[in-house]
Amino acid sequence: MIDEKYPPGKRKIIKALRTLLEDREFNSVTTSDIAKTAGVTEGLIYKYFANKRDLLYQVLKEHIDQFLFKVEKDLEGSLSSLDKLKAIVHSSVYSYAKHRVFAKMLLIEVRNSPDYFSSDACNLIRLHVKNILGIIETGIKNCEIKETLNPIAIREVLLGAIEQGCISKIIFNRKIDVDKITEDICDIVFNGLSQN
Amino acid sequence: MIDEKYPPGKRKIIKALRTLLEDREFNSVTTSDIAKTAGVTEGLIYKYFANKRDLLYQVLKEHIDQFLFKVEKDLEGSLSSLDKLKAIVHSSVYSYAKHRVFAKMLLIEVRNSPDYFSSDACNLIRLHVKNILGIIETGIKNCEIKETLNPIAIREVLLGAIEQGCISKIIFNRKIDVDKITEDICDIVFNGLSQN
DNA sequence: AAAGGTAAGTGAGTTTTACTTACTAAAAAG
DNA sequence: CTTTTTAGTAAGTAAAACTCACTTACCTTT
Repeated sequence: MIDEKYPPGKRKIIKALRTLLEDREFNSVTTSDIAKTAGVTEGLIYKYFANKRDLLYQVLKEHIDQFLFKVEKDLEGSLSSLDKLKAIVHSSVYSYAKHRVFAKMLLIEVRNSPDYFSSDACNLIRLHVKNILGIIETGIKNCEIKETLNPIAIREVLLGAIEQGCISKIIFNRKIDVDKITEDICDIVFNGLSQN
Repeated sequence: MIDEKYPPGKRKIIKALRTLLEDREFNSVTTSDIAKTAGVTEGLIYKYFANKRDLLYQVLKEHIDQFLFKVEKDLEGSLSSLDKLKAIVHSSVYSYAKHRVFAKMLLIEVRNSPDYFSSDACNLIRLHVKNILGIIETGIKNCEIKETLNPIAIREVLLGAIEQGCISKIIFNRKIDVDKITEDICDIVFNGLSQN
């Protein structure tokens, strides 16, 4: 998955950025910081990456690769579509909780640059998101999910809930209770909040 | 609301940024661009604003002021808590649809700078969000909303759904069907997606 | 083993951009 | 009429992203 055939300098640069992002936000990390941390010169960064953001996206892509691999595994046991959706919610929240750097990148840093949306990282996410839509559509065919609902809207509610449930904890470095957030989201979205 | 007693230079600067953000993202707008568009010198920006982001937050604050004023009005007719929540969803989506610059700032630009969270703009949002929680809690007391659910989680699902429902349309400049998105979100979140 | 080619890496620039500061002109205040 | 405050300018600085001409080292082929 992670291409170990990268030259050592390139590996060092990727690792350096990942390390730096652990306690600092992307915009405050300078190329000079990255080079120093990696033990290479600034020029080398531009040998391997088109620019600073391109480097970010490649770091992100590696994480997403691993994330999607794990999601796939987590889905194996699930039979019903609702179980699958719940497993995705759990995996996502878990991943945000465990890999805060990855979470910050995906939920915060990435959006405000149009070129993200043509990056490999974004294309991987698109695949994942298409997959979720497939599960929802299967759920509708199975009569697990109301056929009156718009599948895309369902997906957006779920993904939005996951993001919103994690983002403030990510930003303010607070604990994320994965199981509780998962239960809360699924309780609400699966059964609704209305009493009657 | 908008303090017309601002000196003309300051007004011009605020207006210039708002104009520039209509087709460009904040990070790609330079202080030199802002100054040129406003017809003042760069130095003047720093007379009135601590830095470039501070300017952004003040522009944002003006929009939020107006937004919250409108939300308040939209809530007047609603009797039940669920109606109120639906009105908030509608107002929010409407506002994102109509004021795309505001939407971009709030959904995209703002997060990735820690100092936003101590800005006036953010404090206004906090008030609004606290208000939503109040409505949910009233709904639980009224037995409109299930008392087994976590009110904060409900709010997060709703807000997340709104964001997610709008953000891709904002980014890719696609049409936002306010009524449809509102219906979709409320259908799902109020009654759940599960068939049984 | 010598030559040539290529990949990895360097380091000294350049340019751009956010921000500073010392100044001026004019209006308000005393 | 003088002083002070306010609105605004112009030139400059520092830091950051990015460039480019160059070196070193290794691999391949004759």
